[in-house]
Amino acid sequence: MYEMPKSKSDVAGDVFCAKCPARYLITKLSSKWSLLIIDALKDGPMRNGELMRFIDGISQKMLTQTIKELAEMKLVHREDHQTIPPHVVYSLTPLGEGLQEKICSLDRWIEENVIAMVEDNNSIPLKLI
Amino acid sequence: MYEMPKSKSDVAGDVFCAKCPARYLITKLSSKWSLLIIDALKDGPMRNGELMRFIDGISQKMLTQTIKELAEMKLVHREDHQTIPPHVVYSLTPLGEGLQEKICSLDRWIEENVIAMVEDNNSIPLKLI
DNA sequence: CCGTATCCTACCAGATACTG
DNA sequence: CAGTATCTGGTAGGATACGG
Repeated sequence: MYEMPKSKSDVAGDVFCAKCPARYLITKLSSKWSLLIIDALKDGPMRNGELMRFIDGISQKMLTQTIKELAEMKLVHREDHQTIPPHVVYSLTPLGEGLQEKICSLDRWIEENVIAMVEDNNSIPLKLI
Repeated sequence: MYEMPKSKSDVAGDVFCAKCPARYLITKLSSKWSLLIIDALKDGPMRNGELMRFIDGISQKMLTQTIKELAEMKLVHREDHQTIPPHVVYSLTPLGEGLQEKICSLDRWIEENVIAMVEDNNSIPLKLI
């Protein structure tokens, strides 16, 4: 799937090059849960339970796993207050804020153009009741 | 995974709602191949072979499959000249052009911020040679 | 409250071979 | 050239139960 870069030029950002880290990152980020979590954090820090309720359909497992990946990419900051019961807060890093603008722009566009994309399309399960 | 919308309000665009078609669309679009194909078509129509060469690492299977999905969403137009040998050209629809702007913006941001996201990170296979 | 661990399944997606 | 068809392993991701 992802291959180790073999020369210095592979380190430059080019999503079209299979060996570039940029391809690795776009692979990681191109999941619905990554996009939705970053979008959800746009208005400020949120806790685990808040995210679970806000992002309808996400499981605890996928939330934890995806947030961990986003933290490794330095897009999300995890703040553990070390209390009992636990109090953990997630927020976007400055880097994450930059990405958030792009992702929110994408998400809002999708929401605004849903009808155009699904109309007259039998393979998309849209049902106006 | 995706559930049929059960009331009219579910048809409005809200990616955070599991039953909204917008969620279905973001699920479909959040794949590396969808993002890369739409990005690749930004400078004009391309043929099957051109896309194969331009998008390093994509297989014929995934290209065909993903482009079919994008065509169903009315984002990509497939033009078959009905000749032998075959001559098929893919291009963005007007709707696809709108999405392309958002996706390219996202891709360029990723490329520009690769270094910041991967530095000091052992779990991301970056190797400066 | 915020996780982890385990099991289990469906589908993603690469490899390969074949077609008009 | 631009596909289709089939096989297969790998992994995403849900369900469930447990833990600090």
